[in-house]
Amino acid sequence: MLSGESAVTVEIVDESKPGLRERKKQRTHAAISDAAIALFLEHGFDQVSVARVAEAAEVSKRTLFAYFPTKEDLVVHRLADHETELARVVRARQVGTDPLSAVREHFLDGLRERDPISGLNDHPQVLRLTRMILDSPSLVARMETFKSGAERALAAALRETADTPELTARLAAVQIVAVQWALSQDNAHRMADGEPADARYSGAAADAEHAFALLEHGLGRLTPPQ
Amino acid sequence: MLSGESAVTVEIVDESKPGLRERKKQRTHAAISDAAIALFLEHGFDQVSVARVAEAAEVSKRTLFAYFPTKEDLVVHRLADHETELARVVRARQVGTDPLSAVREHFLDGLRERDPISGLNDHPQVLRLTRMILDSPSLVARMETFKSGAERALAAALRETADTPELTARLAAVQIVAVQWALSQDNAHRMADGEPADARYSGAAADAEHAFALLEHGLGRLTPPQ
DNA sequence: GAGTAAAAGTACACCAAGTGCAGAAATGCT
DNA sequence: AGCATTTCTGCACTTGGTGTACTTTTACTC
Repeated sequence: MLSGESAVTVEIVDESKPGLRERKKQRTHAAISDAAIALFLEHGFDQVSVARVAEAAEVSKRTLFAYFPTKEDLVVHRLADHETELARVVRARQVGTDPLSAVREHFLDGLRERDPISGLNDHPQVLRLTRMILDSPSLVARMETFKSGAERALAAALRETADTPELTARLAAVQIVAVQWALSQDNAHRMADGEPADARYSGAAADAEHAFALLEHGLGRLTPPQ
Repeated sequence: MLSGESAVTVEIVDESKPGLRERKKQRTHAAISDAAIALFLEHGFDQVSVARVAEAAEVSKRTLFAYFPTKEDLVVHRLADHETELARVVRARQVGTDPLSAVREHFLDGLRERDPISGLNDHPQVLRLTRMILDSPSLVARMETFKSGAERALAAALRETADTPELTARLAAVQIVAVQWALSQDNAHRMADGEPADARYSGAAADAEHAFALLEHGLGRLTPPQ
């Protein structure tokens, strides 16, 4: 209501500055997450208790759970953006481009850039993270749930931007997500087995082309009667 | 080595009779499972503790966990057969039949028979079970893990019976499982919304045909440039 | 049929993931 | 500086699940 003192308080009062409270929250969030990842990478997800993470982050267990709803979220929150990645790619595609091509090009871009999400990244950090996740059944299960979310988001994007019928959108979405996931997993598995990303690149790209061709043209003629 | 006394012991010694110990184990297994399902159906999976299940089954908590490794298994063990169902269908297909057709016919059979696994079953028991599972995040997550198992089994079957290359088998498997699952879920969802199975049947069959046609011929021409 | 080894079941103490709650501490606003 | 609100904490508690030592039951042998 009053604005007469704005000149005096201009340094302190600002509409878009985070504020101490907000900044502190972000720092705490990061501190907990970092401590968690470091400990999990070193000893394994299932070998480290949340109590130990809280201790390392110099925070009470109760506070930890105020920031992360479950232990798994300490890891998975870092991938949260990727849940809607495909949906965003489909929505942001150029006019005249069909959704499948947009997704294919995006994935091939990911391979080229060695995006960890494509599986084609052999940095020790990434490798260790992958192994850590794969070694923990509860984290693997959490990734599956993650996949479901990606399917739902992609289905919505297909429905809304390509006015695909409800069921068709869902069917296309689950197929696309499943295939992309399988490709990533295959790459990640090879990295874990010691194959260098650069050596694998051309094969990975060829496999991706093959997989997306399968999606586009169907399984029909690839499994003929014996 | 000796067979001279076989006539005397024929009533007692028999190679394929279960024996008291085995029968008792089976009864205990069933008692625990039945008590669990009954309680879960009545109060919800997350609202019933395993201690209460053990009590109802007149068994110690420790014994319960000797029979079922996790709480979720109390429910999911009943579906265990379905994990390898698609793989079995593919392996058992007639010569001259391609895997995709075999799976399609099998699913359509399931719809015709109102097999609960197809989602097209509106028996109150089935409906309540479905709702119970869908209401519990941990059970839903468990079902996803279940799906992964089905994918792996199907991929192996494709590799072995249609000598499909490793990657292609995996890609085909994840697509098939994903599509079938989506169809079942759609049906189950409609049943939960009160649609009668018989009224839904023709639509479900048409949707299934559509979905398998999509699998066979690809997503290519269904999402054309705008 | 008694004796005995193995299997199954139990009681109990324990650990880890979360949650509820009441109070202490930090923050923002005036 | 004073006060309301948010955040953090300690603590007790619930629940899923495990290790262990002990008792009971089953099966087998003499």
